[in-house]
This record gives sequence, structure tokens and C-alpha cells, in this order.
Amino acid sequence: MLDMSMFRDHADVIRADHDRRGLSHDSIDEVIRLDDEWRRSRYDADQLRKQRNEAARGIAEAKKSGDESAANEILERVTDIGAKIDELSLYSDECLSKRDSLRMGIPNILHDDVPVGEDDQKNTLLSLHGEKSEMKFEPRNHNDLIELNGWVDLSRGAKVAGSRFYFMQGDLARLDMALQQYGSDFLIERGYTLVQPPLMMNREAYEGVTDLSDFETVMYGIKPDEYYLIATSEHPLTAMRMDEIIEPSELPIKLVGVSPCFRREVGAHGLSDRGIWRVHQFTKVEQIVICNPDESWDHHEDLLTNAIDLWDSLGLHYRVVNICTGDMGTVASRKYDLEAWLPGAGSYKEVVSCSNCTDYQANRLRMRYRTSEGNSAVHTLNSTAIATSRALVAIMEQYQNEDGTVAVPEVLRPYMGKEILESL
RNA sequence: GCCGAGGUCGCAUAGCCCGGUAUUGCGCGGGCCUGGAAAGCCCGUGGGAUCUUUCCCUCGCGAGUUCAAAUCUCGCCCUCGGCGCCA
Repeated sequence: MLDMSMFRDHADVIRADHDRRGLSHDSIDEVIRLDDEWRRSRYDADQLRKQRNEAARGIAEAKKSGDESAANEILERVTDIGAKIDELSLYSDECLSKRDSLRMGIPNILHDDVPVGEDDQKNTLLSLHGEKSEMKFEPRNHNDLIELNGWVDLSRGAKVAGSRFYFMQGDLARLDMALQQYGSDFLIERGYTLVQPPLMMNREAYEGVTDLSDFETVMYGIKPDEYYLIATSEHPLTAMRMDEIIEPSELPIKLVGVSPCFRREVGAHGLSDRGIWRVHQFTKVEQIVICNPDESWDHHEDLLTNAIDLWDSLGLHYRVVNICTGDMGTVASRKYDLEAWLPGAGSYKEVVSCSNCTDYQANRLRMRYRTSEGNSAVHTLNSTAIATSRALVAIMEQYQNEDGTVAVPEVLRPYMGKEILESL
């Protein structure tokens, strides 16, 4: 959520941002109008409250000195003031809540270097890492590999839960655990604190970290309790300091979260999504930074560097892209993706997403740090380290052999105790 | 789940019984003092509006009673202690 001062003093910046995104200015104008209306009615109500408080003080004074008639006289003058205040307050509260629910839907201001474009076709290539391995055979896609080796039981997953649920078993399940262990060790080594978050969050905390439309398309709601299963540990880890004022000496806060992630994936269909590429539940190792606003762009580069070093160490071929305006979403100001090469699919596909959300989440979460000029919003950043299901797909497709076996990446062998994954 | 005690400004604390301007300490920031510092002293330290001077809101959340609620009443949430259940 953008700070109100942006709308009052720099509305031109928001308008220019909407132009880059191809959005109309209607909701900006409406926020400004409602703000104006709120301030006006709020001021009027405050003046009435002032009268009421003065009268209340007068009554207290009169009663203290035993002058009942003076007290009654004041009382008579202000009998209907309460009703007037209620009426005005109701209106101003309405303006305020309309203003803010509209404001929640207005996206973050994009960084200047975000390329303009309608969809992911316009994302720009930043760098290439590793090399396409020479395969003297027709590479299988991961869906064929899991079937051939018996590592994933999709049909029984569908039976006991639903489509896109699965049982992962044998050496692939072990490799999943090895990736979690390796990924978190890698970041602990770099000064991140390992955190296991709650896997459900309440509505208020959740609204602080995500786009409202995600409640319909992404998150599972838990009834009868008003809980939501987390779609990523980014959400609880970022919301962790909600409603807090953080001492500057505590910054930057660097966390590595490991958790299952739950996603409804409403509207996602198609052949390209077979197997475990797009599923309702997977495990993810996530990096989080909460920092001073002056440092967030440096931390953004650091998060990307961590992801790059980690994926390089796995010996995988991938590319880094700069996400364009149309592919950006509401919360991030700038986002890099890592896209791994999938020989079986013959394409690069998203495995890591690295975002600087600037003060957008912090404003919603009322998450501030102390400065000599008062309290001001921190910046929040997040980046995938390893989403295990997708890393597994990349490993299976890039490390596959002609006979359908799959080699274990060098750095994971100590965790696995073997060089080749065994089939079931 | 049951019983009991609690939730007050960054932290700690007073006020609640008996309704009438949110107390004090610590921490932090600024100033005075000093060759410099410590100590000491003074001011500031939740959010918002504003005609720049003042005002309004804020005592876990919500509703009610009242001219007036941190204070009284009701409901809910959370924390701590005890009991029960339990990996």
C-alpha cells in the first residue's frame, strides 16, 4: 500500500506509474477525492468533539465547586451534540475505509529500470549461467521420468486429495529433503537465521503481505476458523514484525524460511503443467530481508547473488530475467526471475522470483523503524532460494541419462549418500 | 476444554475499587554545561488533522451506559498460572 503522502504530494508519480502499466487514473482520483472528503468531515467532527470536551470540562468544574445550576445549564446546551458527532463520524469513517480499501488495490511504484511490456514475452534477459548439457539422446520430460522411476504417484494423490496433489516417494523424496537441508545450510552460512513459520495466518496479517485478489485465486481458507494456509513462507516471515517499531540496530533482519506452500492455482490448466511442475503443495526455502529503505536496492542485488550462487552450485543451466511492467503484479517494485532450462520441455521456466517490495508491505503491516525524525516504514524483500518441486524438475531433466536414470548433483551427494537416484 | 490472574506510549510501571487533561522510571533523540567526555539539568520521544497554532483520536478488539469511559456493563481475542487431554 502506498503512503497517503504519495497521493497528496506526489500524485503525478503514481499517475506516471499507472501510465507505464497501462492502467487508468480513476482509482487514484477517487482515493484523493475520498481523502479530501474524509479530512473535511473529520475536521468538522473534531470541532464538535472539541465543544463537547469543553462542555464536559465545564460540567466537571461546576460540579466540583458545587454549582449544580451552572452544570445543568451547560448540559442543556450540549444534549444533541453527541448525535451530531455520531452522524459525522459515521460518514468520515465510511470515507476513510473506502479510501483505504481502494488504496489497497493500487500497485507499488515501479523501479525506473523495469522494462515496459504487456506480458512475460517482454521480460528482458540479464544473464545466462551454466551451459546446456550435450545430450546424445532425446531427453525425456520430468513427467516421463517420474513415471518411469515411480517417484511420484499422482493418481493416488488425486484419489485422496484431488488433482495436482501427489505422493512423492523413494529417492526423489529424499532429494527433496536434501535440497531443503542444503538450501537452508547455504543461507545460514551467509548470515541468515533459519525460521519455521506458522503454516496458517489470520486475515489481517495476510492482507498485509499480498494482493487482495490472491484470496480468490491463490490461498486456501480454513473454516470455521478464519485462517489461510500460507502460499509461501515469505508471508508469515514478512508479517512477523507487524505492528512493531524496530530498533535500527536490529536492521537488516535476514531470515531463511523453510515451509510447505499451498496454492489453489485457480485457472491453471494445460498439458505443459503435467507432473509436479505446478501443484497445490510444495516445499520452499525462502530468503527474507527487512531493512532500512536506503539499503534495500543493495539487498535486492544480494538476494539475487545468493540465488545465483546457489543455483550455480547445483550445476544447473538457467537464465536471469528482468520482469516487465505487465508481468509484475501489485506488491513488488522490481523483480528478477531465474528460469531453469528444461531439456525435456525445450524451454526455460521460472524457478526463482526475487523481489524488492520497498515500503508497500511495511505500510500495510504498520512495520516501522525508529529514526531521529520519528518512525518510518522499513523495506521488505523476498527471494526464492529453492522451490523444491521445481528444482527437482530441473535436476531430473538436466541430470537425466539415456536409460532414464538421474544423477545426483555433486553438492547434494553428501546429503544423499549416493550418486544416482534409484527407481522404485 | 475448565478455573484463576492479567493486557496502559519502544520497554517497564501508576491510575481502575470510587468515571472528569495518561503517572513515573529506563532506553532513544536534541539542547545546556565541558578543552573533550561522564555526571547533572532542561526539552522531546503513539496516530491524525490543521487556519502553524491549536485541536482531535489513542489504555488488547468491539458494542453498551453516560454530558463525559483506561476506569462501569456485556461479548470477543490474546498472554501467563493451575487442572484436564495429548505427539
